[in-house]
Amino acid sequence: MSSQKPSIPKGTRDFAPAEMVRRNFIFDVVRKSFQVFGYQPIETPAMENLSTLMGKYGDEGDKLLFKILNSGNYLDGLPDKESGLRDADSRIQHLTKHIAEKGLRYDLTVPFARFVVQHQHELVFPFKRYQIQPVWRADRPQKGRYREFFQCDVDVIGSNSLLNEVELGQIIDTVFTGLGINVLIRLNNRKVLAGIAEAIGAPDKLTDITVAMDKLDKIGLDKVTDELVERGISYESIEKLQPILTLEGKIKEKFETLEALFIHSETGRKGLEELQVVMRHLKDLELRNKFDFDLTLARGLSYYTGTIIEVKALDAAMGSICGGGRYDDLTGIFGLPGMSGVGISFGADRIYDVMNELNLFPETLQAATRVLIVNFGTEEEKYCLKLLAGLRQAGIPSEIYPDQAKIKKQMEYANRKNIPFVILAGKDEIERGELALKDMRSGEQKTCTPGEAIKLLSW
RNA sequence: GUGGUCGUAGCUCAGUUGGUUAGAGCGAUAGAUUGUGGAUCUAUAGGUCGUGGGUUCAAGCCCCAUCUUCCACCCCA
Repeated sequence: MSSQKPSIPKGTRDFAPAEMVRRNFIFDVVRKSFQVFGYQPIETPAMENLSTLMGKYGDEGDKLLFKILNSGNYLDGLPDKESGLRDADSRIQHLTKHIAEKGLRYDLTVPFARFVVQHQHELVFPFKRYQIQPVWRADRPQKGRYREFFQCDVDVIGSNSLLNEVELGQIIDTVFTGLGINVLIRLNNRKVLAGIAEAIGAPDKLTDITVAMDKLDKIGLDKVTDELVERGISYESIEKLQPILTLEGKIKEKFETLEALFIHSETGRKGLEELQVVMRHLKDLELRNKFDFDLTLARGLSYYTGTIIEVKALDAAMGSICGGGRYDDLTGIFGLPGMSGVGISFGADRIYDVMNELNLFPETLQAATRVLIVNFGTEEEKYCLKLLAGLRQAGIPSEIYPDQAKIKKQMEYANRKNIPFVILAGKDEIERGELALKDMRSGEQKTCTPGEAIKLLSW
């Protein structure tokens, strides 16, 4: 029989037990933080109707969607005219909607918007939800970038209050403090960016300007200028933009400069005011992590309209590990206008990579089983199974070696699984109603009763 | 989607200008030790050299394609 070489799709990964323990540590910290701030869990399907996803993430996003081929004979439904074009590359896009009607979710925000609209009559607003699930993107994998990865989203929808933004800042601080990662929380506001575009006389070029500005710390002022030219921004506008890009100094000074710039931009002033409110509160709350106003922070997703947030680890070279913002009308496209929301997403896989690199996982995460009962044979089984049941009832993670293997082999098993204790109950011990409890770290062994063993093994 | 890069035993890696039967360490298995793991010693097993073509008397090594890994761009968690 010929066997095939096992493999998994590009950009996906298996998680071994040692990794899962660590991943679960992250999810636990995140989940507990979300819950303590009063958010409720939801889940949505891995796949959505393609019509729900298409057009929500820009042209780039559409390309990165994983599409699911219709089941059955998916070529059946094709209009006659097109049936001859099955292989024609130029028509693939056109064909797609006939042969694929579903796609894997690209993020958790758009499915959430769909969820809110669909369940609007059952929900209590403002609705605070969290959602921890995988998402898929047909991107080229590289460092910190996978085709399947987990996002941990918290959003509150149906409230305009800036207190929600403040709360998200607190959640970020709580989560990363809990994980032991030092981070910088960067804040900006889309209205400020719109104000800048207005003030330099290029209000219609907002997206182009923000995409270019976003790269400032990465490629430098000169190349950003080049890119602005390429994107069709006039020299006059670029000249006006230069001093804003290089704006440094204290937050207060940045605000003052921008205020002056925004004399004729109501949008810009509104954005500044929002930022100010949020930042003042965050300052008063004395977070453990630093936050800063960064007007080069743009973020690609087109649906943001107010506050934008991005979090980076301070001690590791990794893209953003958390990001989000406010979107005034995400549900409008699904038929529920005027519903403002704000939310953030933690990238669990990147957080894992950062914590791994910085050795931030607690040592104590490893051992799962606390005690192994050695299997001596059929005669001892009855006694051992009862013993095992007793241990488990007392909440002590325990197992019996299932096969009647050599003691040496069973001890090795315990050793390799990092099980700290082993119980040996052979003929002699059973006769006396006792057992031998061995500490695998020190090598010490003592004889005691089952009751005593449970006491010793309890934390 | 564009450009580059990596792939040899379970793992980490050697492998000369193309030249006999592809090696090491670790790990695995068995034994030294029939109720005791980690240390030591001995022995054993384990390879379509990512895959498919091509060049050559001869390919792990050269060429082409493809898959995968990692990296940069685009974009992003």
